[in-house]
Amino acid sequence: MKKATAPIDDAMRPVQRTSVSDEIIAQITDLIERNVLKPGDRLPPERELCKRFQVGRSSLREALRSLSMMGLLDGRVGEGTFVCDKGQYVERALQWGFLLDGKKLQDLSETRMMLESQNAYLAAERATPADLEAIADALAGMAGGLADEGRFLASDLQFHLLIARATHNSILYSLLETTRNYLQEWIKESLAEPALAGPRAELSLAEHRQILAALQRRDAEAARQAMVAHIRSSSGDLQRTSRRSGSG
Amino acid sequence: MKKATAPIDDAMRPVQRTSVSDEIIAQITDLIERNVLKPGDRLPPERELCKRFQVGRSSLREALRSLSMMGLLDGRVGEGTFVCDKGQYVERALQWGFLLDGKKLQDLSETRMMLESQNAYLAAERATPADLEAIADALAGMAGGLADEGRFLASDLQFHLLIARATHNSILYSLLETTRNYLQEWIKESLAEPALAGPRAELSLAEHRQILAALQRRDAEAARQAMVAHIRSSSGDLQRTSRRSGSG
DNA sequence: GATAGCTAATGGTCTGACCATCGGCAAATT
DNA sequence: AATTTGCCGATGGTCAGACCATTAGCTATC
Repeated sequence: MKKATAPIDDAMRPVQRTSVSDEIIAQITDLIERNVLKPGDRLPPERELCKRFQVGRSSLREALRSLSMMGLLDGRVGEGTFVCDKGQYVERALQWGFLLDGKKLQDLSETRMMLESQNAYLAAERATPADLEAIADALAGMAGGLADEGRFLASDLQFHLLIARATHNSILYSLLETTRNYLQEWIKESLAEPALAGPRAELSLAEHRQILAALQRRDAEAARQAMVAHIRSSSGDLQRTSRRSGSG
Repeated sequence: MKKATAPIDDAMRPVQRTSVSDEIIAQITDLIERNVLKPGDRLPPERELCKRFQVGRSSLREALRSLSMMGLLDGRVGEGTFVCDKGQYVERALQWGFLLDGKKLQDLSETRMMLESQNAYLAAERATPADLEAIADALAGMAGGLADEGRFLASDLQFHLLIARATHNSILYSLLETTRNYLQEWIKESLAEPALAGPRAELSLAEHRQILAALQRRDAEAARQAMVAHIRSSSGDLQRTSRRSGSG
């Protein structure tokens, strides 16, 4: 048994140790959060920041480097260090996470299904007229791109992202955007089966029309189901092209 | 109009400029991905890494710092630099993302609702006997902690995380874990209303029992609905305590 | 008016040094 | 014999100064 040396039992907490770089990271992060530093702004030169923060250049640079790696800053030789455009934070961060998590396509696909269906549901309730108009435009883009695969897929992606945006929930939007980014290449390559391309596009178009119609009717449940049906339909094709060995 | 100086039109691409730190980051990341460096492993001392990579210590440290910031490495003075336990990648990354995205409690709450309900659905289909047993244990912990708020909340959180784990979808688990981490403090503080504490805990316990029962019956739809009901019930309390100004 | 060359500013890199902390070992203490 | 204390080397954290490569902007030249 351990001998209790003194009244240490719970009275003393570990001392807070914060490194210089972390402090700098926290300060700059805070400035960006409070919008004191706006996207596009240029930071003072490193050597001046050293004087202001009263730190050495190594520590300062380690902080700036970390912030760059997270997509917050962007250093350009001879020009300076700039605050990156906003909206990239979650994506950049997620990218690192997923990159290292092993590409579990199945898991990603499942996550996407959940996000898309729920987004459709929420969008039906919350989409503004402008949102609906933008979504309709994307649909028109798909129709106009039946002969141009690249344009078709771009409009397709746009359609889904606009629905996510119409939820007016920035987290849901970011999550879907990242998920799609990861799936997009796989989708594109799997969908390039020329035999399927024609009819598949037509079917896809019809499914998207149903989704839009449900949104316009403000029928949340119908929108969700239409989205589920659409993704099942298209991912069914995808799985058929990639799955070679039967399971169970 | 610009004069075309030579056949540059599209033939020459910008030269690839890769910084020393980025190269190191790529190499170490690759080693971890390929499991050459396993979680818990200790890296060679910085001064030796410098010799191996043939770089200065500044560049090396900028790389290591970035990797630490992303939750990949962990430097301990006097001991060395270690590879972090896996599974933290997504969380750490997400943390940064959310931190900077502005604390949209509403959005977070909504995201959590979606994740929890869908997780319950999937868990009902996929949970192994061991999963169910662990969830039951967490429930027992809640029951045993009715008088101990800290223990009660810890078991509560555990209950939800175990359900997420039972989906066997690492992305869904990570997303929920991060979301909960952000909501947890707010939940705890809002739930500290002494007047509500007693009955609230009893009700919560009953709701959790219903969820577990649905999981054990493998009734996915019931599990989802029980989860939705539970979160609505508890978040209703939360909103009541925090919302002071009427809307509309 | 366009081009070439110069200069200062700036991020990127390297080196060497010093400090604070940690682990382990040996001596001292009980 | 077990515990405590003190010391030492290893290691990450920090600093200061220097040099290099690139960039923008100015200036002189044609």
